[in-house]
Amino acid sequence: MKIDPNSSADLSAQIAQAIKDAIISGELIVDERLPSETELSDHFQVSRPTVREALKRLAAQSLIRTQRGASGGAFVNRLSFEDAYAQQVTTSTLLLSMNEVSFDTACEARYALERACAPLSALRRSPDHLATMRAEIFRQGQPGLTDEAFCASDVAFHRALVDGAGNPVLSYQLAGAVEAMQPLMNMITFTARDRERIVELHGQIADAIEQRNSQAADLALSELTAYTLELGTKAMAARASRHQNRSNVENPK
Amino acid sequence: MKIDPNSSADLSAQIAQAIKDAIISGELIVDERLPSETELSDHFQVSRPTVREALKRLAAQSLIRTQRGASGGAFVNRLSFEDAYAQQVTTSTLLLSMNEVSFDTACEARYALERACAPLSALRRSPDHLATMRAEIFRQGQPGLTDEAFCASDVAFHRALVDGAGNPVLSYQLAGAVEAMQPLMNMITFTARDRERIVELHGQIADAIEQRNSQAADLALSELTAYTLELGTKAMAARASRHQNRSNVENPK
DNA sequence: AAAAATTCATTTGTCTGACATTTAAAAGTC
DNA sequence: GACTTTTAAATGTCAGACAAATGAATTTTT
Repeated sequence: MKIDPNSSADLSAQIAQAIKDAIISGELIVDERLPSETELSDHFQVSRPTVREALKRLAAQSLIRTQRGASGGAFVNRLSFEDAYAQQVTTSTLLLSMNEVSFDTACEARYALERACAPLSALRRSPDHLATMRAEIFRQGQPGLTDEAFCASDVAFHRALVDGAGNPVLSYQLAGAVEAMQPLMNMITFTARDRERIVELHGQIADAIEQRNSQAADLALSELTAYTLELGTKAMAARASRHQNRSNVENPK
Repeated sequence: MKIDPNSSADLSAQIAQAIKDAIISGELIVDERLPSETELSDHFQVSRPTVREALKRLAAQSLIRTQRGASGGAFVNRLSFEDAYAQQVTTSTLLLSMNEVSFDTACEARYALERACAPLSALRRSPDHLATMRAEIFRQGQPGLTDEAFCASDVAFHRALVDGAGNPVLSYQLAGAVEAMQPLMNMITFTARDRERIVELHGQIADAIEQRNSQAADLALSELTAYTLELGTKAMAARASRHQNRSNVENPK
């Protein structure tokens, strides 16, 4: 583990990178204890605060965890699916919100990926997954549900569908795509008829998954894609015209 | 932006979370300058090193960037697709390497996602994407190519396929799945016949994409999936028996 | 007056040294 | 032997200082 004394980058960034490289290369293995902060500052010839900044960078990425007290220190963290999942959701959400990704683009990506899971889910779903899907469909049909709650249930339904594929890597990859869509979906106001149609399609998907009929699942998902796209387009248009009106009121000609 | 004085968590973690929340909620917008470190330490009633540790955590996630000098400071960063892409690859790679994800699982996830892109790519690919694919296929056919170089070219080929869908969100999501597989793929030793078969299938994919024939593309991809899976299984088995032999030598009975 | 050089204030980057807090192990006590 | 106390090691936090970079204001030069 060495740093380049001629680099212009921050020392803490260099040190963080050096340790990160050591972890990726396998030089440091899971649960191994890093040298203490004092030892690291000796090794890299920097002060302890600088080492600490480097360690905080790694902690922010869940690459290490720290423990106080005797026999404490920084330990290489096993990146769990949960941690990776959380990071993936945060990154995707920010990416979508900061880059003015269109509803269409995000929606297309989400459903394309989801349709990739459907055949596997039809093959391997457990009764548990099916039960979750049915429960969420039931919830979505309840009157008096807020739009936020409806969207949350929608996410839960689709998570169950994805998890049904029984592939944790796939579930993790999809987490970002599905959850990051939620803020965009929350912009939509669902009418009773919209919800009815969505619940109907969800029902078709659940039926298809239950019968292990991947073709039917794909068909229903493709209809759901089209319908969601339609709703989104309408919502975005309404939103745009509202903004238009407001700025007209603010700046009357 | 407030922190809970009764929380047991590190102050720097709390402060980082508070600022992160402010960014996600839109309270702090892109390119906005955060208060200076001194102002933040006044605001949160902590010392400057603590604030700095918090800022480094955010910098590690590309949420902020810092600039020295007068009119410098920490600025909310627009999370670019490149940044998100890089994070995604790192996370996926570590996840796969640290969690003993089986070759099968990773492979299945990767190809499932990739097949989701193929129809869109067939629809929208530009001549550029096609040219890249052809170029990589040509490279893969060259004799004397190392296994690493072959894998790298394989990744480049598949990236072109994915990018052909013209959906940046999809490209970003797939980046992790495809690139994180590379270390696993590098464990495989490709025979000349293996390569020949892969190049042939790549050719079929490129042909299908060129002719905007999504069905043919899907077929070729599904064959490639099966073939890769077969190679992987063989490689893993060989690896396991090597390990077996080695431990027998080390611990003869 | 315009351009170049200089100064200056501000901000992040880094260092030194210290103290607080937590924690597990060692030492002591019954 | 079981329990309590002490101790040492490690991270968490703080205060104050200086270095380095940088943009803006100021001065000097042309």
